Amino acid sequence: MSREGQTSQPKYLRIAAELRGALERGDYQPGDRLPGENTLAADFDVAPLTMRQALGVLRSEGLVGSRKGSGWFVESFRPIRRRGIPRLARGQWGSGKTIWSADDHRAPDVDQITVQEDTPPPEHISDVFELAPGETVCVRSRRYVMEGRPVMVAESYLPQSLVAGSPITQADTGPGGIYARLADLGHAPARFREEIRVRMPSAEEAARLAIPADRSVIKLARTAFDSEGRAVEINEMTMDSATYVLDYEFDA
Amino acid sequence: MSREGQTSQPKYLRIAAELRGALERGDYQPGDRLPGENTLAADFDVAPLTMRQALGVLRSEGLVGSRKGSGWFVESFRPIRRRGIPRLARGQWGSGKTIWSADDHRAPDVDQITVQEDTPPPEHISDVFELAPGETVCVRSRRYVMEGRPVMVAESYLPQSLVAGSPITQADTGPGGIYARLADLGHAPARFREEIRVRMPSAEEAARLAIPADRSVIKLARTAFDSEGRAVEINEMTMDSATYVLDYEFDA
DNA sequence: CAGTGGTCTAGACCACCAA
DNA sequence: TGGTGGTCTAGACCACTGC
Repeated sequence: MSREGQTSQPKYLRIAAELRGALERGDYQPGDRLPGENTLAADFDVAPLTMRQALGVLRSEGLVGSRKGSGWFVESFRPIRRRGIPRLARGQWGSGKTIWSADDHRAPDVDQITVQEDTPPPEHISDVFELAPGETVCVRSRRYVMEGRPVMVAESYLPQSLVAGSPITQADTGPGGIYARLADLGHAPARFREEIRVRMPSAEEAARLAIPADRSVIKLARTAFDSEGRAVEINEMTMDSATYVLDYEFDA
Repeated sequence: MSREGQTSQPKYLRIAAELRGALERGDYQPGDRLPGENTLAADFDVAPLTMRQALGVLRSEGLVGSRKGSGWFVESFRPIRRRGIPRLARGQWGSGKTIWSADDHRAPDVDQITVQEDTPPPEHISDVFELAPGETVCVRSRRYVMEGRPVMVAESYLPQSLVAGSPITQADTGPGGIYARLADLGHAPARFREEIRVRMPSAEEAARLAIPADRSVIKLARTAFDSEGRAVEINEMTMDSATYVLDYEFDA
C-alpha cells in the first residue's frame, strides 16, 4: 500500500470523506446517479471491494442509496420533525430557532392500513396491558409515506375486550381517530408515555421501510393511559432513523 | 455455492442469525471471548471474509464487540433509561410496566470535565442564542461512564456574557448545578426543548465513546429557555444508541 | 443482452495484543 | 513470537435492471 497517509487512515475512509465532501459541495444533486463501482474504483485507484466499502459508509449515513442492477444514487436529507407533545399554547416559544432545521409543515400520508381483531399479543404488549392469559388484542397496522417514500410503520395494539364492536375495529375510525373513539368508550387518554430506542432493523422492517439493512431504525413506543391509569393503547412505531427529528417541549 | 437455502438468504445473514440465536440462548455469557474468525469460518465452512461480514452484523447490533489483536467478545445489553421530563407527582403512573425494561436506578458518573470560556460558537449554536457576530460562549464538556464504559458525552453551551465570573465557569458549579446557578443570575430555566436525531458517529465521537464506527449514536440537543423566552443554555449530548432508552411522560 | 450491485472465495500484509 | 482482528487485492458467479 502507498505510504502517503501519514495519519494512516484507511483508504475506504479517506475515499468516503472525499465523496462526502463532493456531496456536501453539491457536485451531485439529489437523485443523481453516481458512476458505477468499477468506474469509481478505477478513478480512486483501489480495488472494487474497497470502493464498495467506502460507498457503504455513505449509505449507512443516509447520503446515498443503491439499487441492484441499476446503480448508486444521491439521497436527499430533508428530515421530518415529529412533535411528541402537542403544542397547546403557542406563545413566545414558537419563535425560537431549532438546532436541526426540518420541515415542520409536511405530514406523511397513510399508505397501507390493516386491522386484525382477536390476535394473541406479543409478550411485552400483554405485560403492559396486564392481560390475563388467553386475552387477545386488536392490532391496527399502518404505513406512512412521504413523497412516495415509506418513512414509518406503526402498529397500534388495543385490548380486544375494550374495543370489540366499536369503530376502532374498522379501517376508518372516523373524526378524531382512535383517541376520540376511546373517549366515546369512556377511556379517554389522560396521559402518555413515549419510550425511544434505536436498533438495527429486522429483514422485514428493512423491506417494509425500503431502507438498507445497515441503516438503523428508531423504535418509538407510545403508551396511552386513561384517567384511572389503565393502559388502553400501545402504538409501536418504526422509523427510518435518517429522516426523523423528534421534538419534545415542556415546562420546567 | 451450495443450493440448500431455498429462501436464498445470504450466507452471512444466516450465520449471523445462527450466532444471534446462540447468544440469546445464553451459549456465551457477556464478556466471553468467541472463537477466532478463522476458527469460526472453518466451523461454518465459509471464507474468513464472509465470517467477518456475519460478525459485523452482530457488532452493529451491539451484541458483540471486537478488540484488535485480542478477539471478539460478547457485550451485555443493559440499557440505561433516561427520563426526559422529571417526574413531579409520582402517582398511579409510576407503577405501569414499560415496553423495554431498563435499569432505572443506575446513573452514570462523570469521567472527564473541561470548561472553556470565551470560545467562538458553532453556527447552529449562535443561531439559537441569536448572538451578535463576535459574541462568544462558554463550553462545558463532560463525559459520562457506567461500569467503566463511556456511555455519553455532553457539551453545554452558554452565552459568555451571561455567565462570565459566575460559578458556571468553574468545573464544580456547586449544589443544584448549572440550572441553580442560572437561577441565581435571574435566568432560571422555565421551559425546555429536546430535539433528538440519530446518525453515524464521526471518528472523534466513536473514539471518545469507545464504540465501533458502524454503531449509530443518538444526538440529543436540550435547549433551556428562561421565563422571558430567551435561550440560556444548549446541552448537546451524544450517546451510544445501543445503551440508551429515552423516556418522555406527559399529560394529554 | 450488457451493465449493475450483491455475494463469495483465496489469498496477502499490517498493527496490535498476550503470553 | 504467534495469534488476532483490520485492511486490501484480484478474481468469480449471481440476480436484477433497463435498453
